[in-house]
Amino acid sequence: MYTTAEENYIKAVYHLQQSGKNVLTNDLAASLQTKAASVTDMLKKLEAKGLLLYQKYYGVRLTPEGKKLALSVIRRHRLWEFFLVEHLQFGWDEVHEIAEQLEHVKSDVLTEKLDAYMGSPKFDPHGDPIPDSKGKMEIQQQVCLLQLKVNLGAEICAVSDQSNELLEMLRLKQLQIGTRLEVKQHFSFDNSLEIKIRNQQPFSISEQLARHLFVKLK
Amino acid sequence: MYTTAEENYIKAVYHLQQSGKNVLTNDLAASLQTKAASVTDMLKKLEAKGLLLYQKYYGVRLTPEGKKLALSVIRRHRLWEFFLVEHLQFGWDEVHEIAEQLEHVKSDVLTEKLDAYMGSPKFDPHGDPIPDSKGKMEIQQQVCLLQLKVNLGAEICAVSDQSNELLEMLRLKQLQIGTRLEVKQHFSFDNSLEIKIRNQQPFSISEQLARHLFVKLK
DNA sequence: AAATATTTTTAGATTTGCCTAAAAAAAATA
DNA sequence: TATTTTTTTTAGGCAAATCTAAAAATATTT
Repeated sequence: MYTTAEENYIKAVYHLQQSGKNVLTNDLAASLQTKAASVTDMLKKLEAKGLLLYQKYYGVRLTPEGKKLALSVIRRHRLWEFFLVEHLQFGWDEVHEIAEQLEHVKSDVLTEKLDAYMGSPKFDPHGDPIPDSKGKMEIQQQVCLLQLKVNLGAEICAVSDQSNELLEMLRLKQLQIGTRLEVKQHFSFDNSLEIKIRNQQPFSISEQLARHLFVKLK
Repeated sequence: MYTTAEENYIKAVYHLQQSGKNVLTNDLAASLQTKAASVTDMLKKLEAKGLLLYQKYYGVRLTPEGKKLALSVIRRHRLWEFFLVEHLQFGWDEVHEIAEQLEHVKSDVLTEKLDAYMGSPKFDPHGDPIPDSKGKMEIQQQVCLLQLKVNLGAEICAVSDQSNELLEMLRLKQLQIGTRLEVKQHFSFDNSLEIKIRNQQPFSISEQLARHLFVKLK
């Protein structure tokens, strides 16, 4: 059985190693809001437990066992997020911290019963895929808003950044998961977009914002 | 905010002080499966935090603030037990450990949304009352099976001991929460009872067993 | 290639919650 | 009441997970 701290480290490594490169001490420290020295300590422990491979000064990669653990933590996290939003009526932007706690409750039976109760959802409320009990997940056929072709109907299905700054902006512009929109124009000068939602006047959003919005075609 | 360990100590003190007497170090150690020395350490810390009054060698009592905390932990525990049994289809005898973990998830909003989702249940699957958000709970008009009058229809609504030994015995005798029964005879020699369930032949149960079974009249 | 800057690791503390063993206090017994 | 037993506390330590400050390794600049 793994501690909460260990699970959090493994999850962070998993997310950071998606880039393909080795995961570095400082990146983990930033991601876990802790100090590099603490990270070094923990990495040694996790290597000893066989969850990752650690090369001094050159970062870490998960072993198959580490990847399995990461996916099971992510599964629990996303199942709980689904529960909180779809059953308890939380907003999709309020559930992260609570799911961070719930994901560490240890009981495989619980995870599987919760999954069955909700009908084995494949995507969480942020549009991220939920791994199944073997770690497999469906690939979302979603497109970054920047890539969306002009005049094609689509719906926001994921937001790849949960910072308060971004969330506030989305609230103001009335953009949320599920909002239908189409791109009316694409300015190649600054990569900004003119988009139209509902019956409103088209308005402009920056490349930086569009980069974090993902849509699925309708 | 309180740690999991602190919450567990306060909960244990709450349960043990129902007897009316001061709660002693050794009783807490037994209840929390730890050593007396550890208990003494923690009691000092909890006294410093204003959750209980500690008299060296003479045990502790909760302050109003401690009682409030205890009731909120108990509320969370029993709400989750209700959820696990009524929604996730767990058996009422399988949920204790999982609820022990879930009760420490910190979010008042979560507790209240969960409560609302389930229709604000007043009793958990073991028949124990669920405190409301202010700590008030309904008194169950339940009677210990030992007190139940002969030939009166009743239904098991609570079991005051969750030891494996007792649970196994209940399984074998097909007694569970919700089982309807009546007492056919009461032997004052050893306080054993003849009881009848469904269409079966009446059978005998010991005083020790009956002491832990509570019924409500039908 | 040498000097400088950055990143990472080591060394040594700290906090929380627990432990054992010994000392002290209280309770029970003779 | 004196002695023995039980309970509780103190003292000193340990493991997990964190920290700061200093040292070592790597990367970047000149």
